[in-house]
Amino acid sequence: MKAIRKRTRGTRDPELTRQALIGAATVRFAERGYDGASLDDIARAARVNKAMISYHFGGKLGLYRAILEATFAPAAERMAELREAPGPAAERLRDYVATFALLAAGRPEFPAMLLREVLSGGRRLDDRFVRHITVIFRTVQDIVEQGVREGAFRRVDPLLTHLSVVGALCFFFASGPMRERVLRQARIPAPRPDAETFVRNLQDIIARGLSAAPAQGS
Amino acid sequence: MKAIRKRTRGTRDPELTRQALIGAATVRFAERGYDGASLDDIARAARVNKAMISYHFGGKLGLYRAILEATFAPAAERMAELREAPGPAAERLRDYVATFALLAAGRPEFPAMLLREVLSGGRRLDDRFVRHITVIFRTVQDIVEQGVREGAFRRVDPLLTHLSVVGALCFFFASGPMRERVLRQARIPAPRPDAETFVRNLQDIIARGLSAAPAQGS
DNA sequence: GTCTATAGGCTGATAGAC
DNA sequence: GTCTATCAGCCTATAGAC
Repeated sequence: MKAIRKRTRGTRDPELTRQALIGAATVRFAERGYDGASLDDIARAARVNKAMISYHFGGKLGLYRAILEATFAPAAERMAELREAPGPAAERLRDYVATFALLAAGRPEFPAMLLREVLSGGRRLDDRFVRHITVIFRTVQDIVEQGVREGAFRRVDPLLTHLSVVGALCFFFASGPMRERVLRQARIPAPRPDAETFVRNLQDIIARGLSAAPAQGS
Repeated sequence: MKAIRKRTRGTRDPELTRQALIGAATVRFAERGYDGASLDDIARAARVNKAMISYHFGGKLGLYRAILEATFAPAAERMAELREAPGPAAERLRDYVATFALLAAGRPEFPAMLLREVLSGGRRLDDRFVRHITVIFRTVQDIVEQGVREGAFRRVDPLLTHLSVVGALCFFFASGPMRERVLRQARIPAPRPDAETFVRNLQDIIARGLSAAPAQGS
């Protein structure tokens, strides 16, 4: 609980300024990338003076790191809960996919920023960021290892499996605008896929793809 | 066959200049993105005068489009061949994954540029580029449709399946440096995954994930 | 904490000599 | 075709008034 006191001269709650900047910056960085986003633009969108960026975040890189933190910390936290969850591996994996999708649907910047960081090779990497990524990495790994251990899954490599799952999810959730454009320009009248259908599709493929039960005949 | 004639004053084969620029630009654009790559830097790396970019490509955007073309045209061509190939759907799908991986291994810029374009929402899209993408899209779609039609696959959505496959492939091939960094920084002593193992893993997951043969018991 | 004004660097583009 | 020289514009950062 923060005390509310009267603010008089050129002063308002600095937390609002920070939040406005984080919000505007998240959208711009996710859409345009680190180099493509300009501080002028971000400040204008946040309706905040440009100089506030240096004051509150110490510069562009500081702002960028702050939005990485704001984007990945909650996601990692959610994933960590999933890591503790009980249940058979197959079901936990379905939950993982659904949770990732839920996070991505609520925050389109999450998969976009993840892909951007991957592409940049982690050039702007931060210790905290690596920890968050590690948590996400580890969650799938844990679940897959459990499945293998209990005999429900084939003896697949957890890391490789993880990469496929996360790659598929990021790609889907980051490619909305591009899909729309390509489908329209190529005059493909396919129905636009929605997130829930995609999730179910991926869950099914992964569940069957990992299942230890051998396929029958044919 | 081009005639070789003597070149005298400030003149060498302009095709060499173009190629040097394309080569250097491909690497920079893939690594840093459109905004992150600078023409100064590209010209220096290509050992070519900066003004040559405007002369040969009409500016930064022209150069970018040229490298998109140089990157995606050969890939699309290779995929188109795959589309004509005979054989059972399951095998053709394995071939598709293997071919994509081969292209990506030979040209790391291919998956990177694909992801970058996806992230940019196709803002710099070009008619030719859309055609190439469409070919890649359609190839998986065709194969999956064949499998469904012949009863070898479950009734999965070809587009959604395609997105998962390509997403997984791009993510793996673009994330090498990031993986190395994260694994090292997090002190995870996991063996570094190699492309062939990943491909086999993905092929198996997809094959079983799409198979119409129901899993037994358990 | 906020804002204005400005510095200084780098970017992409091009005119014009060779 | 190539190169040098130069441009205007935008970028990030900051000093200093309030």
